[in-house]
Order: sequence, then C-alpha cells, then structure tokens
Amino acid sequence: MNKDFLDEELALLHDRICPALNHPLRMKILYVLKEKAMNVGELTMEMGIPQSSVSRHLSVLRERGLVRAERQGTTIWYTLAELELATVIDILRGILGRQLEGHLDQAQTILGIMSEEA
Amino acid sequence: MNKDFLDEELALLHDRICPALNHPLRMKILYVLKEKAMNVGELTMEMGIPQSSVSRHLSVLRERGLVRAERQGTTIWYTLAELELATVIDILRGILGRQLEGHLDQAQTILGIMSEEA
DNA sequence: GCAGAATATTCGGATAAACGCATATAAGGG
DNA sequence: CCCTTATATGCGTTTATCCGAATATTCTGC
Repeated sequence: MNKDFLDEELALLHDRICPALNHPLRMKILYVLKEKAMNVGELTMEMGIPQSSVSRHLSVLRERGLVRAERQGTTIWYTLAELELATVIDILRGILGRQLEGHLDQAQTILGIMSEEA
Repeated sequence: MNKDFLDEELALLHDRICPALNHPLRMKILYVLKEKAMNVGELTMEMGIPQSSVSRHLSVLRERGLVRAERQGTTIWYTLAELELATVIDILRGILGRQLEGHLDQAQTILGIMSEEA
C-alpha cells in the first residue's frame, strides 16, 4: 500500500469520521440512536444539556453523513446512518472493560462503572 | 442500563481510549504497529515527523495502555497492546470508503479534496 | 564516571473546539 | 398574517490540543 495514500486516508478519517467518536455527548447520541429514531426534543431530554448543544452536535454528525435527518412537519427525526459506529463504540467499551479488569489498582477506582454490565 | 453509568463510561472512553483515534499520526502508529513491533527511531523514520512528536504521541498511547513499551538496552520496542484498535480503524475506513462511493453529491465535494493531492 | 546514542519531557505560542446565551429560520394552526 | 412549536446558527469566551526546538533522562560501553 502506498504510504501517501494511507496518510491521506487517515487525514480524511480524522476529518470526516473520527469527530463522531471524539466527544462523549456525540457518542451518546450515536448510541441512543442505535435503539430508535429520535427527534431533537427527545434527545435534549435524554441528554440533559441545552437544546442548542444537542443541535450543534447533531450538525457535526449530520454534515458527515453519520446520522440521517428526516423532517416531518415541524419536527426532525434523526436516525443512525452508519450502524457500524455503534459497533465501534461497543468494541471500545470492550477494550475499556478489559483494561479495568486487568489493572486492579485502577479498577478499584472504577469498579462502580463496571458492575452495571454484569 | 442506568443512565448515569453510561454517561460515566462514555466519559471514561473519551479520556482513556478515544484519544488514540483522534489524531491521524496516532492512528498511523497503531496501524503500523499492527504489523510488527518497532522502536522509536524506526517509527520516526516511518512517520516523517520530528522524534519529539513521535514520542509524545507514543506517550499518549502508552499512558492509556494501548501500546506496550519494552526496553531492550537503550532502545525501546513498542507493540500494539489492544489489537482491536486496528479492527476499529479498519471499520472506520470501511465507513469512509462506502461514503465516498455512495453519496455522489457529497462525493463531488470530496473529490476536490482528494484530487488536490493527486 | 564519561561520552554517546536512544528516548522522553518541558515550554511558549498557535489553532481549534466546545460552551451557553441569544437570536434566527422553518413549519403549522388558527 | 400572526403566534407557537421545533430546530438551527452567530457570537464571544473559555478550554484543550498540537507543534517544534531545546533540554533532560536513561542506558551502554569503555
């Protein structure tokens, strides 16, 4: 594989895909949309942050084609356009989980978080 | 699943795992280490950036347990500690690839981005 | 214990995100 | 038309991240 191609693909990845994973609230939006379509009001409830923030995070995802927006009258329904993003988050959670099991010193701090999964 | 637990897990994910994916050079390091262990000098060659930058990116990954550092005399060999990170990058590349094929309207915008390099 | 090689860290400055508030746009119903 | 509901955006500020150059640390062989 050509070295410059890889560099460019990674740059593109960094611009267009990675921002989705690069903020806890955006990850949460993706994760929540995995279950069902939601409108901005519902998401705002779910997330517990100002509506303008939700809207801005949605725009980050929407501009990159990672969620889909469909207008129905005055409300707009959002769906997860790239289902694999949820898979990615699951993999990352798995890595985190294994790390927390492994290093017992750190695990102790964080045990509360893990126990909900069992 | 408790809502606060998810929030906290995502915060942890954002602090401890996501930074690995949040920089093209770090993604490249992970991707290159997937193939074989390398020392800092080799990585510096491979990446074409100053050694101090490579070292700082490595520290980001090392502090989070995502790469493993093993000293052998004066040189330090790095290996990929979480193989699934390479899987994640592959998935993200897949998403990107499909986006570039699929949406022709957006593709047009992006083609410019791609061609300026060609 | 000194010289040299390999790697890590400190530092100041530049760039980019994120935030919240206020406001703008868009659609529907009277 | 005007009012209300739903969603998006402009703006100024704060906060975080990156960078390269220089310097510090760690190890080896002599």
